[in-house]
Amino acid sequence: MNLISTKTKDDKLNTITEMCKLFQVSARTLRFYESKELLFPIRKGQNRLFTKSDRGRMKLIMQGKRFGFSLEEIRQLLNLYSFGDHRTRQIKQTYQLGLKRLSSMEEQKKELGLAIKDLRAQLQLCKDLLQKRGAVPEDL
Amino acid sequence: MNLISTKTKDDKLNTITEMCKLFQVSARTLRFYESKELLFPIRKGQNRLFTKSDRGRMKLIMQGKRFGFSLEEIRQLLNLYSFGDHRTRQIKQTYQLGLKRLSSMEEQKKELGLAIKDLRAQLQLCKDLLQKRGAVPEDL
DNA sequence: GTTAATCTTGACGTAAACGTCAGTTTCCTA
DNA sequence: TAGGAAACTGACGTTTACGTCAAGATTAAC
Repeated sequence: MNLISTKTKDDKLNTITEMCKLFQVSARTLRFYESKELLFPIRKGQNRLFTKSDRGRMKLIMQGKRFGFSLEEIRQLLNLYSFGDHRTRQIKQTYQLGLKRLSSMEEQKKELGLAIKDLRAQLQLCKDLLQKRGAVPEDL
Repeated sequence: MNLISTKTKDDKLNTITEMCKLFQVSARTLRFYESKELLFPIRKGQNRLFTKSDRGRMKLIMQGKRFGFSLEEIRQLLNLYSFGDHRTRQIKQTYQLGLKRLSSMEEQKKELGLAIKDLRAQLQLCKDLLQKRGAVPEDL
């Protein structure tokens, strides 16, 4: 991966259908996210063109959704990843929000670990029962 | 904690308002969960009484929600925690579902770890910027 | 014996996150 | 130049997960 190919990749502008394939979402979803100010595609005529920034944001959006955050919660955090152009006071707020989100995610990770442990134990009980009932190994 | 107190605690039946306080949810939510077959309170007259099983289920429900699962996804998994009374075939299915859910949760935990790492880095950048702009330590 | 608290069952309302459809534009190509 | 293909803008529909009354039943207390 050289500088040129990296640069072209960064400069790449995606049409809406390209974005759909890239992130496995519908065009409606992308337009919806734009209307909610999570994405800011530029316009060529009336058509949307998605930039590197939009791709980065989409990655974070999908991630946030996976972890159970609402689009509004995600939107607020997105500012954290493009804070250069904001006023200091706004950045401070975003920073504070980021700290809270961080500890929330760390807590969630801990709980997730415990839940995984519980689930494993429960699956073992279930497995034992199935074996007592004479299940064949292929079932497990 | 002796046997007697443990037994009384297990046998304890909760009214709906007690359950509300216990899990910080509304009565509507509990009735809704019952209608969706996530809870099975017994009846005294027309009133609901929630058993130990319901309390256990509620804990799992809250957990599942926290991790971004839908109520329907949660409902299917709940069978895993009270499989004694089902037919073997049903248990096998639930077991398989549990395995999938387990790997999904493990994947989520891994992603969460990465996302936390990213967020930390981003917060550090943000902090640096704020310091360059002359923020006082109390802000951070 | 009435009032107040707690519970019940409908039934309709709502916010979030899109899906779906209808009609229009714009650009490319055969 | 006629016709796709891909995009657009409304606008209404849908699912999930409850909230919010309204009206009646039951029980406890005064």
